[in-house]
Amino acid sequence: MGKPGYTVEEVCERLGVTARTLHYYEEIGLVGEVPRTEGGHRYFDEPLVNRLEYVLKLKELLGISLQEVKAVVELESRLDRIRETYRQDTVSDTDRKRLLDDAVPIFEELIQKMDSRMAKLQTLREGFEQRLIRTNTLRWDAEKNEQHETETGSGQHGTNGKS
Amino acid sequence: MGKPGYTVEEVCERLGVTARTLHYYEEIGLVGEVPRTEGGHRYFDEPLVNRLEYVLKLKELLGISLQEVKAVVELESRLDRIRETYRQDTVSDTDRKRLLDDAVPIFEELIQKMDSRMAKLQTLREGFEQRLIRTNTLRWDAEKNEQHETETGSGQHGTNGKS
DNA sequence: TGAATACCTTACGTTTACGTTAGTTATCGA
DNA sequence: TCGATAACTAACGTAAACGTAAGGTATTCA
Repeated sequence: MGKPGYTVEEVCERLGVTARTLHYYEEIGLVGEVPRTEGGHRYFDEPLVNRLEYVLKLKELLGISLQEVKAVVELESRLDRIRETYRQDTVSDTDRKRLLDDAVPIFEELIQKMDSRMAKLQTLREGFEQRLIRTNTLRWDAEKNEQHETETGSGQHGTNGKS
Repeated sequence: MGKPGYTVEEVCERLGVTARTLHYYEEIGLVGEVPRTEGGHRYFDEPLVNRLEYVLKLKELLGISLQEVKAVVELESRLDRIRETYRQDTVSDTDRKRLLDDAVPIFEELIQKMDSRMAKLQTLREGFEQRLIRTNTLRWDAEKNEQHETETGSGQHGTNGKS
């Protein structure tokens, strides 16, 4: 029987999604036609699984809708096709050039968006780190205080009493 | 009349959201009680606007739900209150310590998540950059070819003809 | 002061990205 | 070969995060 590819279950396992998600992505045309067995069951080869993985990554990391993801992957597919058929003639020169011209600003915008995102994430991260440090400091103080309490019997913070 | 704060419209303008969003965030308890004029209109002071801005940032950058955002900002608020009242007695030592103990792993997890996110974003970005470079290369080639075409009258790529 | 605006609450509507049946057919392992 | 799984399609359901419309008050500004 050879190795027809991965089964739905295997792909779900590997990507951490449900079958419904795979069906849905196919439904909205995110991955093109998924090959079937003669019985009608889907099977996925490595490139297809990679494509699905890529889609999930784009969605999660860029925080964009599946329609936007679709636009990106379709653009990339078209560019790949252009590269593959560069010295042949499946598209006219003007179409080719128009597509290339259109693609550049899209990628530039994406890259800018990612840069800005990373920068903001960085500052946010630093804020959290500061807070983590401060929280730990407080914790150590509380710990010390607690030990002191145990030693002396009923110590409190500084000079204050408690309810 | 003094300066009661920003109006709804001003905040929406500044944060790039609609009034419905502000209402919704208040509705789900993300920002606490929003102060009102005696007529019942909301007004927002600077800290409140900052809080809203922070909420939006968390949501967008971390890609988490508003409920998760709520958990984070509430945790931070509690920690702030602890810092403020550290030498007073609004909470018991054990409560204080429990909160601090609970907070640390949460922040650690958040920071880890952000680090992993930034790393993945970085590799993704590099991929896009490569593609951008390749696309530009193709474009220059096409340009050169086009110029050549104009010069010679009807040149094609390499030795191929066209439909 | 009065007419534009702006804002309020209430409540139902909408979109995205799947979840969840139900009834049916394939595929696989003993 | 046959029974346990696994997959299929079709269709309705759902949670989150708002959108939108209606009917009524506040505020502002000429």
